[in-house]
Amino acid sequence: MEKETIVDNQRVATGKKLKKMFGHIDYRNPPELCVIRDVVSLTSDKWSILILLYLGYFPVLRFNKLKKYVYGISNKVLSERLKVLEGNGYIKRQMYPEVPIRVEYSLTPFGQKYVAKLLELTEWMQLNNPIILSNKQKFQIK
Amino acid sequence: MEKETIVDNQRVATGKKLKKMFGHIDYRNPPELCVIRDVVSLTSDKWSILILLYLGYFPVLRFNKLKKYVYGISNKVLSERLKVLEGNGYIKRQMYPEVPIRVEYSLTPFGQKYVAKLLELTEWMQLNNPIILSNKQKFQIK
DNA sequence: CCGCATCCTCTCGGATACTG
DNA sequence: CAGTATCCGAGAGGATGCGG
Repeated sequence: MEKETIVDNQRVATGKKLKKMFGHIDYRNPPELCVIRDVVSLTSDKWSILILLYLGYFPVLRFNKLKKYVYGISNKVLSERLKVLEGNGYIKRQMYPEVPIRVEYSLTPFGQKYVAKLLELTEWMQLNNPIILSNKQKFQIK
Repeated sequence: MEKETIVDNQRVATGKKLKKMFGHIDYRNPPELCVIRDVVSLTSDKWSILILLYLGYFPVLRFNKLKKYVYGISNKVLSERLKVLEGNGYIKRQMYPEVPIRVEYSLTPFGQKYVAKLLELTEWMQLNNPIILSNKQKFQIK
């Protein structure tokens, strides 16, 4: 019962927060009112979040190093995502015209803040790992 | 060997948090060590997050109501995503065998906690909306 | 070393029609 | 009402080769 009450309170708080942002998830609104779908779509692909997380840990990474860490990503996709992330101000691309060429990627200050926020979510996932796994087992009986 | 240059305090804290969870984003690890990719892949599609957010605001929603709110989603995709979300313990499906049939969807307690966490991120996005938009303008000059 | 150019595959998701 | 059954197209993403 006590626990239910807590959940209910949480629900109320959540509801209030949500109410204020419904405009931000409605496609029918213009882009400047529809942030969430926009940002979500930016990093809701298979790799972007991982790229950001690794750049959050290693302050500076070169292309091939990044490719090594983000295990499984292809040349094409990595360079694509890097361009998008750069084009939205999450990461910085520093090119040194040496021979052979050297390119260093790093988070912008804005990107760092985003990663910090992202971490709060991923930490929660980590913490709830057992629950997540047991949920899978419990519900996916078919 | 990666030389880690510490930029600022925030970066340090972020780095420490990240270090502890690298196992969780590495595909080469078994699933029970690789939560983040798993959870990310679960909700990194076009619609799941929106479904969860609406269910976070309206405690109970029926199929067609949900379809109305999550504007633009098709029958097929909605029922698909609902099944996956249910199969992973995020939402509950309550069926009443009346005529016509009635089905109510709601968040599980676990799903509620997840939405609460999600909200912290989306609120940040909302708060930083102006920065995000100006970043787009500043960097995407083409 | 960085990453573009191709080509190719395959999944996601949209549209429509139909059923218990 | 709450989905299922098909069909279809677009585009994300993988593999490989090349070029500055």
